[in-house]
Amino acid sequence: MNARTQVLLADDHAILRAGLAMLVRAQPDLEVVGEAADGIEALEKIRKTKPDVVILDLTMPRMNGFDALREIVRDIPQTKVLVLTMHDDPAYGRSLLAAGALGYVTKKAADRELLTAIRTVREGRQFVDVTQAEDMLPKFAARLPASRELLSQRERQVLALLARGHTHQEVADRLTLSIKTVETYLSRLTRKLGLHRRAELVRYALETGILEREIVTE
Amino acid sequence: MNARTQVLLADDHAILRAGLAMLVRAQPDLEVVGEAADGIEALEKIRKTKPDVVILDLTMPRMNGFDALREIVRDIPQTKVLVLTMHDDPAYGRSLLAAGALGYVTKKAADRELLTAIRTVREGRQFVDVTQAEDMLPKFAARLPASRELLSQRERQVLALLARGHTHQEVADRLTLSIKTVETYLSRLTRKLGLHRRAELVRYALETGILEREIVTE
DNA sequence: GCGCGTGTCAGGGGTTTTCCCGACACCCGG
DNA sequence: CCGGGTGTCGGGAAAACCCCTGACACGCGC
Repeated sequence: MNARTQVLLADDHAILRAGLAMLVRAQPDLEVVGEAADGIEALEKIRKTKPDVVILDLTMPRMNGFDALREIVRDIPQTKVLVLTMHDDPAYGRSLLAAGALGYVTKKAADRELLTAIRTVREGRQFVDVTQAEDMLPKFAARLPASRELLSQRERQVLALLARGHTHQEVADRLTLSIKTVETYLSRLTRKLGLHRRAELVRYALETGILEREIVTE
Repeated sequence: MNARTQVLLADDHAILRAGLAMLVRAQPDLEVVGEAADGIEALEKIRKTKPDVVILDLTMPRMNGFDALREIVRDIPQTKVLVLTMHDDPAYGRSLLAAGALGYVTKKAADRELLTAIRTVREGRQFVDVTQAEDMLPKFAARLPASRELLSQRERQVLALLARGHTHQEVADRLTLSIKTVETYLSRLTRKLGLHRRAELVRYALETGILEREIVTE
C-alpha cells in the first residue's frame, strides 16, 4: 500500500491554492486530487473522491470551513481534516480539534511544517502548529462542552455585519430583511451573550472569529 | 534587455509565500529575488535588491503593508508595488492606488491573473483586479493628491477604537478627549480616506492592521 | 401536541450617536 | 510669516439606536 496520499485543497484564495498545489505535487508521497473554492464545493468533491486528507480553509463563501468540517467529520470520517487558517488563536484551535479536525496549521507556518502536518494527520495522528501549540494540548482535555451552539447561524451573520461597522439598515439590506428583524436579532444577541455595549459585541465577534469567518455573500 | 523581471514577495504567511515563489519561478520571464515576512524586512530587502516588482501583503507584523507601501513609493520609486490583499473592497483599492501602488489583486483572484498583474505593473501600467475594478478607475481620477503620512498617530488611535465598536463618547473617554475632538478626527479620517460609511472605515482598519496593532493603553 | 427556539415583521417613542457646520491655537516649513 | 496639517473644542439638526410590546409561522423534541 504505497499509493500516494490523496490531498484535496479547499480554500477560496485561488492563488494560495495554486501555490499549495505546486508544493504538494512536488512531494513524492503526496498528490492533489482536487481543489475547491468554498465549503459546498469541498463537500461535493470530498464525497466524490474520498481523499485521505483535506486541507481546509475556514474563511470561505457559501459554506464556511467550520460548518464544512462538521459535515466531513459526520459523513466522510475516513477523510482527515487539516485546518489551514490565517489566525493563530489557541482557543480557536482547540474548538477546531474538538469539532473533529485532526490538524491545525496557520498560514504563517513554514511550508515544511504544512507538509509534516499532512503526513501526520494522514496517519490519524493529531498535529498542531508548534508556533502556538504550547498551552493548547494540555488544556484540550478540559474542553468546553458544545457551547458554540449558543448563537444561530442568522444571529452570527447579523453579529458579523454589525461588528464590521454596518448600521442596522445596512445589515437588513445585505440580508434582505426588515430593519425590525435585524433589531430583533440584536436584542436576542445582547440577551444571550449578556453583552449590551456595542464594543463588547464587536470584541466577542473578534475573539470567537465570527467576524472573520462568517461570510455573508448576498 | 531581456533579463528576467525581479520579484520580491512580502507576506507574513510563509505558506502563501512558498506557493507564490513556485508560481513565479515557473515563469520564464520572472524570478524571485527575495522574500519578506513583515514590512520592515521587506523594506530592507527592497533597498538591497531593488527588485522590479514587489508583491506586497497588507496585513503584516511589525510594519504593515500600507506603511511599507508609502516608504517604498517615497524611497525606492523604481520598484513597482503590486498589492495582494485578501479583501475586495473597491473603495479601499482606490486609496491604495492613491498611495502609490500600481496594482491591486485579491487573493481570490486566479493565479494567471496575478501573473498578468505582475507583468502589467512591471511596465509601469496600473492593474486592478477585474473582479471588482468596474467603478474604481473612473473615480480614481478625483482622488486627493498623494499626501505622504496619510494618517496621524492620533487619527489611527481613534480609528482603531471606532473599529472596535466604541462610540465617539467611549473613544473620547478612553483618550481623555472631548467627544467633539474625536469627531473632528473622524471627519478628517473620512475626508482623507474617501471612506464615508462606517463599515468602510472598519474594513480599512482591519486590512491595514490598525485595528489589531494600534494599542491604546490609557 | 404543546412548548421553545427560531425567523420574520411592526409601531412608537425616548435617548444617544453621528454628522455637518465653524472655531482657535500650535508648530513647522517654504 | 503665512499656509497647511494637526490637536483641541462647540452648537444644532438629522440619523441611528435602544427598548418594549406584540404578532405569526415553522420545526423540533419530549
